[in-house]
Amino acid sequence: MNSGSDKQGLSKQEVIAKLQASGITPTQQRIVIGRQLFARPQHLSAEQVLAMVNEAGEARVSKATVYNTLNLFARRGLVREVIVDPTKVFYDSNTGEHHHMFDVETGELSDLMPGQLCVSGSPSLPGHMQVVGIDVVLRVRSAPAA
Amino acid sequence: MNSGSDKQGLSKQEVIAKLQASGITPTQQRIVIGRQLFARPQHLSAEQVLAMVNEAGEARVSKATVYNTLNLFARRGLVREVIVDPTKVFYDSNTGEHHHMFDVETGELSDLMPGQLCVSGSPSLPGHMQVVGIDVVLRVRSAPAA
DNA sequence: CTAACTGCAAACGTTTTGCAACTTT
DNA sequence: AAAGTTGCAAAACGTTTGCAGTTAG
Repeated sequence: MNSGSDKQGLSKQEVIAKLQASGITPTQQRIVIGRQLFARPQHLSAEQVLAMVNEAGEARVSKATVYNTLNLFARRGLVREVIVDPTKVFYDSNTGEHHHMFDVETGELSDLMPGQLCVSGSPSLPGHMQVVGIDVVLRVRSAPAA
Repeated sequence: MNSGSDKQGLSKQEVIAKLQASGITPTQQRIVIGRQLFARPQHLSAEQVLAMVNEAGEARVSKATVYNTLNLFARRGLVREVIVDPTKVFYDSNTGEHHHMFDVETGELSDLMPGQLCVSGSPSLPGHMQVVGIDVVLRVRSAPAA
């Protein structure tokens, strides 16, 4: 039997462990947010996280806390910020290496599994700058061009 | 002698021709904006374009017109929108195929010439969706990690 | 002359911030 | 008890929009 996931996803204890492993104080709201986020690989905006968390009804979390928490999780590497839509940031709970496909028609973001597309080449970085990450986004349009 | 560029960049006539070639009515403000943009390959935010245009003093252009024009130019393929910074859109006057490097410390965006990095693989697109473009962004940090 | 474009200022939606009240350890 | 976190409402930010007046062809 597994350690205690009641639905599909991580148990409260598992989320607490995950947060502590990243040096994050596990507060009520961070646990609730983390549980929603880490339940499965997904791309969520802050607004969506706020809605999910409050619909789940496990605790009430304010908008400000959602933003603070998502920023904190991103800084600590628990989620990946995805910048593809000028109007909002997406938070990706899949921290493994992978690229994205963005539908400019619907605003939908989805994963592109490795093999679908890959980057090669080692850019000679001018000076002492380190690579933080490589983002590859395939922009697609679902409807025929206007 | 060339067709009439007084400084370095395109002449008024050349910009007008370029706009007409894209089916864009060449108005005073579009010409001024185009001249600044097309003077050389560069990455500018709307705010920067507004500043450049008004400092150049060739005509007064409002904020709304700068936004309208940049969107129009982007739709017509005269500039490329680059989404890397959650706080603002960059407009790239280099429409050739190339990728970018974004310094998360300074917010600076620069070109990565082909060969530095390249993408391969033909993703099997589910259904009837067409590829609009592929964005590759190398995120770097100029200072040592905190 | 008509259609298209511009400017202004107000509206928008997302994200951030200031600060008092409240958890966490 | 001290440190850190939360919620609220207000502010900030880039961007869009409505509409009257102007310009292009």
